[in-house]
Amino acid sequence: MRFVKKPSPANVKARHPLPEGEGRLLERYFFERPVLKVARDLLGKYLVRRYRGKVTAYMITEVEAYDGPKDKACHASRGRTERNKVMFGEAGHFYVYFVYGMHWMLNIVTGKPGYPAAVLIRGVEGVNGPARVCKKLHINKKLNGKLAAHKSGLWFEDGGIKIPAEKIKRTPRIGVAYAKEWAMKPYRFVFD
DNA sequence: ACGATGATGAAC
DNA sequence: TTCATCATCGTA
Repeated sequence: MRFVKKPSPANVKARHPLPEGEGRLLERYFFERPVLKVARDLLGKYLVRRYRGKVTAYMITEVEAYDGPKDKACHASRGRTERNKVMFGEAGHFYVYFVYGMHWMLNIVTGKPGYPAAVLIRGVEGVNGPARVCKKLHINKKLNGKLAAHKSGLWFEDGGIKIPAEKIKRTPRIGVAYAKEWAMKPYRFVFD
């Protein structure tokens, strides 16, 4: 956790477009790129939550890329459905869904509109596991389809930290063994 | 190693 | 309407 503070409305307005945290808001164009690049670049960035008036930022430490209709581990590989439709829309929007009868998963949509891809946020500083991230940040269905921006109460910031390539490990994704040859692709990104 | 726990999507 | 599945986690 980088900081915890109460934003005063005056302060937020005065500092726009660098409100809330001290980092720079990641705008939509950051996410309008190939999902593997976005995934890699999200490491070291901050996921920032405003909840009940308090703002907290967490450095992102672990992500996974889900890459379009041909990726058998990606929900979009079974076509567009009510659940996954957000992935087919504009980059920079959250795709949040419920699994195993008890856990929420947070994804951010990437790439060009119409191409269904997203990055799963698997871990942040001090919080390992995608379900724990959502529990800690109070993330649920209400954020599904929302733009990652201040008004949503959940967004990303660049805190000026660049994780060097040699610190980043790529591994197969977790929990997608059913995806056959796609299960072994090194689409998970982590750093120490 | 396994059970919890319920929404989702596809089959029937 | 029923049923298998599921991008997980806590307990053992």
